[in-house]
Amino acid sequence: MSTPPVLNIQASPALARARCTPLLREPISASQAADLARLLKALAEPTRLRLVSAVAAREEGEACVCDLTEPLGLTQPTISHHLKILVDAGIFTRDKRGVWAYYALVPEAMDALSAILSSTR
Amino acid sequence: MSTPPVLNIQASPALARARCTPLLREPISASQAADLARLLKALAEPTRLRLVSAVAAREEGEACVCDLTEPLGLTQPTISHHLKILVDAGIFTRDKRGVWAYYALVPEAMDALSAILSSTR
DNA sequence: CCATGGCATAGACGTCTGTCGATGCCTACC
DNA sequence: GGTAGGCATCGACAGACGTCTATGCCATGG
Repeated sequence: MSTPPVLNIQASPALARARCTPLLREPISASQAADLARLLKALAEPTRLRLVSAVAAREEGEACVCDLTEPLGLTQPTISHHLKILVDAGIFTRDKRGVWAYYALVPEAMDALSAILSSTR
Repeated sequence: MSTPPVLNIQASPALARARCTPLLREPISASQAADLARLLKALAEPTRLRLVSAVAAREEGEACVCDLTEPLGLTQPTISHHLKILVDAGIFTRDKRGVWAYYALVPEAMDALSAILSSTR
């Protein structure tokens, strides 16, 4: 029997929000803190923030690795590395179509995070 | 002439939000990403999340170092170290009264972060 | 079936970071 | 003014992390 997850981005957004332990209302447990920190760590890096922003701002809502290397000025392995971290955190989805791998934002993940951090309610 | 800050938690909350470059609307600059990453890094650590939660959940809304060492199971220098990081990030305020140093959450900082990450406007 | 090219993985390396014990500072109180 | 105690700072150390080059995998097209 473990403490409930601070947020569950696998479930539906509504359920995820409902399940949230209010971060600012009562002390969270060590395991809840570890879970939330894992998610925040995925975002708390300049290159990954730029990746999130660059992909989210796209009209198509997605981008492949080769679209991102040049504007960010980093090598392809480095971009792939960061994208994997974002996918593992549930912030991005990965869709391989032919030779290309298309990455897209999961808005529910950002909204869940946003709701957790908000002090109002 | 530099790009506008992604968020300005020194200003009033309303102003801070107004000044926000929409993270998910257009690609943010490298310096904006660095600024936002600095703030997120302050939160993206299990111990610091527990500190935020523990202090925010207090009825008084504040706590001193000696209140926090025992429940978190860490030494006093370690707690002081993390509190300094949170203060430097603008997430906590520090108020020295006599021998004690009282730390309190800055709700506007959390709300500004929450607004930045939200995908719904 | 070979060549091309987009992407992931592996390994290496320097830097950053969380934690600790030791110590210094400063305020309150005898 | 000496002592006690809360807190900050220092220095050290192990582990985590971001970046790169090199290489491997695999789908596509001649």
